[in-house]
Amino acid sequence: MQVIQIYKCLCDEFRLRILNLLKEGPLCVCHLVEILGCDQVKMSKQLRYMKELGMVDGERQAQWMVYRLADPDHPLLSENLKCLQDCAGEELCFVKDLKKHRQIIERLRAEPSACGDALLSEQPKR
Amino acid sequence: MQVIQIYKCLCDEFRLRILNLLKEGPLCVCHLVEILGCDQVKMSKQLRYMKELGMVDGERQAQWMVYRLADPDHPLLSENLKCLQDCAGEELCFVKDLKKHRQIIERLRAEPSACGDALLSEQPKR
DNA sequence: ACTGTATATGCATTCAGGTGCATATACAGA
DNA sequence: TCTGTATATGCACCTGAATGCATATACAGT
Repeated sequence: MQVIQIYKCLCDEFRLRILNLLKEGPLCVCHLVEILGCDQVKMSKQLRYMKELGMVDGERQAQWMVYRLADPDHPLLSENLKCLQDCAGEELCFVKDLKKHRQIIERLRAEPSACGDALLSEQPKR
Repeated sequence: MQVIQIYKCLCDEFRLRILNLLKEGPLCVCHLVEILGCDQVKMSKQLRYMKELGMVDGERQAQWMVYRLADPDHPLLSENLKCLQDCAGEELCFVKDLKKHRQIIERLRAEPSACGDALLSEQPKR
């Protein structure tokens, strides 16, 4: 993962929102779509682009594709994602996204589903 | 200066090299051209783009245009430029550029010129 | 085998950005 | 006012990336 590729991924709000969510843990496409409120095709294409940049990895789990940060501990990436939280006051959508994300995780804990099982096992304990 | 604009500026190696140099202090176009070894038109256009992004400011001093970081203390920007030095082991050109930059500053100190005068007054003391 | 859900791909279109060449503008000095 | 140097702009072209629509693929359940 090269410096330029990282910035290419960061330089678009849509991708930045995805990274902001994936830093919380792996997510499947359907939940990303739900949180960002976009159509599935757009999400799928952006994820492919991010994968080509080496920023995320996708793994099939039954009918779902679970995406995660390819290298969540990369100093440059994690530093910038951390910074995003601090700047989040200005950029409201990042906070809202995280809120929706937490609601989804809660919902999955309450009403288990196949898709949720795959994710919950990798969610950070709270 | 918004987060996305910053990343748009950072996501190209050429612009990254310019920022890496400008963080050392203001520079005129001719020296940027000399260090990066590119043609003047390319440099001028990239500087314009960077100005539109709100990343640099240009000020005319006689026949020269002196460019500087618009907000050198912006936390997100300075953090990333600092990080660049650490990653510089991999990306050799950034180190080489700084070396050339130092040589030019030395040369200007030794053989004063109108262009140099404008710059030297703003160089950090060493 | 059939159906529904989840996800990816193909194609056409559009737009932003990069590049090269020619040329315009700004200023200094004679 | 002429000339040289420094810098910017205009235009044509090309590439990368975003978007929308249609469609293909993968898997689960019946």
